[in-house]
Amino acid sequence: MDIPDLSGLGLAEKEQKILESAIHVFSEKGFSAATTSEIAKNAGVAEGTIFRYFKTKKDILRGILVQTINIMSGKVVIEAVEKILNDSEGKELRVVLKEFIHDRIKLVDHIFPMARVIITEALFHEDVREAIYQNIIARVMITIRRFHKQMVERGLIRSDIEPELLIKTILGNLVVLIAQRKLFGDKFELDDIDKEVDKIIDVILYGIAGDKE
Amino acid sequence: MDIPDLSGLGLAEKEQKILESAIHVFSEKGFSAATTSEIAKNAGVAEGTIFRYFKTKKDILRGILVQTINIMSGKVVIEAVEKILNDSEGKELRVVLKEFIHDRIKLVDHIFPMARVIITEALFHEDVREAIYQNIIARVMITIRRFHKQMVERGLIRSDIEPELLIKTILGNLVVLIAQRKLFGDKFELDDIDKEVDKIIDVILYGIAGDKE
DNA sequence: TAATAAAATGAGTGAGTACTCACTATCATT
DNA sequence: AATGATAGTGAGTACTCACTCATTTTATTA
Repeated sequence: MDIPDLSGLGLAEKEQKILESAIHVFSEKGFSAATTSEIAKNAGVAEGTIFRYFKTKKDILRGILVQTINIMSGKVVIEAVEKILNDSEGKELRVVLKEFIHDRIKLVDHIFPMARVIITEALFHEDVREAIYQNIIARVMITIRRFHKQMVERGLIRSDIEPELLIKTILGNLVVLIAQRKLFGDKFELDDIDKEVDKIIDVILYGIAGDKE
Repeated sequence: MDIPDLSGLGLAEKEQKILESAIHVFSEKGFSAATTSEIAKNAGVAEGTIFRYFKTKKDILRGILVQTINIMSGKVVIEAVEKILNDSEGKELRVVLKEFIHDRIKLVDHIFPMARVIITEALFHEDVREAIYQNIIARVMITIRRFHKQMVERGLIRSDIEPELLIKTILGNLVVLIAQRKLFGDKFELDDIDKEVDKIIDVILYGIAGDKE
């Protein structure tokens, strides 16, 4: 289980250790079933030290959320998306999508432990959803809209498709692909992730309809 | 919050009450945060009565999972899917998809409390994923394959798209639509669910590519 | 080096939990 | 009505967990 690198965020050494350990333990057992004593042991600190940095157990979760949101919205999501989309000037849509999807898969491989905890909490708590919306969705949408406009102008995307629909389509296909890999990876011998992505992009671009429809 | 009907399954009255209550409480708070005392209070029985029917708290969850997966796979998933897809003989693909998606949205509205618990458990426990795969995914795939063959023969679906890719595409779009409605329903004034579905079907059928791609 | 401050510790605490069990109420059978 | 069986109860028990705090360790400064 791969823990994201939290260094360089201006945290005290122990605080960082605690957060990393918490991600690990939360992601193994879920928030409620995780114990502060296990988090402490795993982090190599005394249990009391945890409460020097975090007022409550819930606060540790909040810390993780903030970290994740920072990483995802700041460094990873926005920058990566922008990088790929800004590089898209001359490229075919197919190529841009391919780079984008591969990059996202790699990201999820990296932050899956965190993501699993956050998804669980988001399913049950409105305030977590709100944080996700404000910090990730709303911000990414800005970039997507620029990309959408560019692509429509170049005639690479149908003009009657709105940015919201565009991102939902891509996201939907991405979610299923990742869920399959992460949750049912053993069930389908997805021969080759590369081929798989190519097929999905083909459907995103041209749809499933045959010549009689 | 709508609780599925567990009657007619040959359960003792109290047992049924306990399961219904457990679904309610688990689905509000998640498994670990739910307490047996609350489940008992909510079911209108003494706490001890719970442990007459279920050896442990975990056993209650297992009871729910079994019930849910049985209900979902038997009555709700397989039958509903078969009904719609078997009725597809003369119909346009667009119409079949529309019926299918609307039906699934209605289903999720109905079983969301349970689904949320199951998703959480599936994220953390391999055996739950296995049960889902064996009882739902593998069984639905059989029906989907028949549908796929029929549609390809009629020329309504591109012949180079495999059944797995077909279901993944439809499912992906469905997941995002439902997640948006259920989790971020307040954020987007999804003007009209009907229009929304039409747009999604359009993308599933014809893709997003413009005339220059 | 001594004095002071800050960081870290981990045994201890009390609230709360899953689960037990001695007992009671209900019901069927003779 | 008496007997036995079954279902239901809820106070009690053993235990776990988040959180505290008196004490010790480490870092800082004079």
